[in-house]
Amino acid sequence: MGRAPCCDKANVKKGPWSPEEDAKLKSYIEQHGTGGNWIALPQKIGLKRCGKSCRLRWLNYLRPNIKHGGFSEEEDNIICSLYVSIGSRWSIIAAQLPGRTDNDIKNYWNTRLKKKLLGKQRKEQQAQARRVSNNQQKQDVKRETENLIVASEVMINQVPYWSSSEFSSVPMPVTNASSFQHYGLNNQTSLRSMMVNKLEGITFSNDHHQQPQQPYTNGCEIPYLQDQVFPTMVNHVTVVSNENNSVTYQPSNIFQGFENFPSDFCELVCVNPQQMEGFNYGMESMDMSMSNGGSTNTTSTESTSWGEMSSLVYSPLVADYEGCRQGIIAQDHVVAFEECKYFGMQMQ
DNA sequence: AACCCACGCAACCGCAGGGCG
DNA sequence: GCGCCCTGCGGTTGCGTGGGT
Repeated sequence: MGRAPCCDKANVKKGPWSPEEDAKLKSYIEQHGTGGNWIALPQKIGLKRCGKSCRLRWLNYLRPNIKHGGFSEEEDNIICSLYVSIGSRWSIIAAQLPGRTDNDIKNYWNTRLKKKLLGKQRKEQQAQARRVSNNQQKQDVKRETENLIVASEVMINQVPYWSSSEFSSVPMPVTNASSFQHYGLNNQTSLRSMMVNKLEGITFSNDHHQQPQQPYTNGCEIPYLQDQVFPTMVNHVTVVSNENNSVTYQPSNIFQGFENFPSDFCELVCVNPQQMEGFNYGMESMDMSMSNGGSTNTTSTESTSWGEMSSLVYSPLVADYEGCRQGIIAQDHVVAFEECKYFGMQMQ
C-alpha cells in the first residue's frame, strides 16, 4: 500500500513546458487565481499536467517579478549569511530575496556558491599547510588536532554535550529552528526588530581586552574571554566561575534543532577545525567567551583576545569569501546569523 | 565534424505537516 | 484521535548546452 498518487500519471505530461502551456496557465491564474486547489487546476485549464507541476511552474517561472540568473554580490552575501545561519532552508532564504525562488537559490548555491567557497577553503588549507613548518606551529596543530578528535567523537556519537552528567544540573539554553517560527521571525525586518528588542539594555564593548562582566537583563552575564582552544559545534556552553564566585553560562549550541545542518560545514570542521575558530560566537561587538571542550576548567593559560577573534567575526568559510566579508562589515546581511547566535545565548 | 564531459537549470519525486471531515 | 487530501519544501534527476579534444 503506497501513497495514492496526486494525479493520474498515465495521462500527465512531464518534462519541459511549452510556450502554449505556459500561456494557458499564466492567463488562467492571472484571471481566476489558483482557487486554492492546484490539483484541480490543470483540469480546469485543460492542461495534461500534474497540479504540483503547475504550481512549480507558476512559482518558479511564470509568477510576476521573477528574476532569473545574474545574482548580485549583495544577493550572494545574503545567501551565504543565511545559509550559514539556517542551512538549506531555501524557502526562508528566498523570502529575503525578492524575485528569487527557492529553487533558483538552491541551484545557484549548489552549482556556484558552494564550489566557490569550498574552492577558496581548499586553497586556504593548502596555504596553511605550507605555513605550518616551524615547531611551534606543529605543536599548535597537534593540540588542535587532539581537540578535533574529541569534538569529532562527540559529533559522530551525536551526544549533545548538555546531556552529559557534567551539565545535568545546568539549565541549558535552547535555541532551535522552531524558535524562529515561534517568534514570527519570517523576514529580515522582524528578525531585525526582534534583535533590537532583545539587545536593549545590553552594553557593548569594543575593547575586547578589558574584562567587564556585562550584565544581561535576564541576569545572565557575559564573562571575559579567558581561554580558547578552538570552538566547535559541540563546544558551546561553559560554566564559568568568576572571581566573585558567581556562575555564568556560556551561549548555547546554535545548531540545536538544525539536525540537517549543512554537511559542507561538518566536512570543513573535520578537515580544518582551526578554520572554524570563531564560527559560533564571532559577534564582533559582544564579549563572549570561548572555552575548552565544554569543560568547566577555565584555568587554561592559552588565550585568544577578542582582537584576534574579531578577525573571525564570521564563519571563516564565509569570511574567506570576499563578498561575504563585505556583508559582515556592512552588518546588513548577517542579521539572521547574529540572531542565531544571539538567541543561543538569550533564549534561556 | 564528431564525440565526450562538465555544468547549469528546470522539473520531478517523496516526505512532512496542516487542514478538515 | 484518525485518516485523507492538499500544499510546501528540499533533495535529486535528467536534459540541453557549451567547451575541450
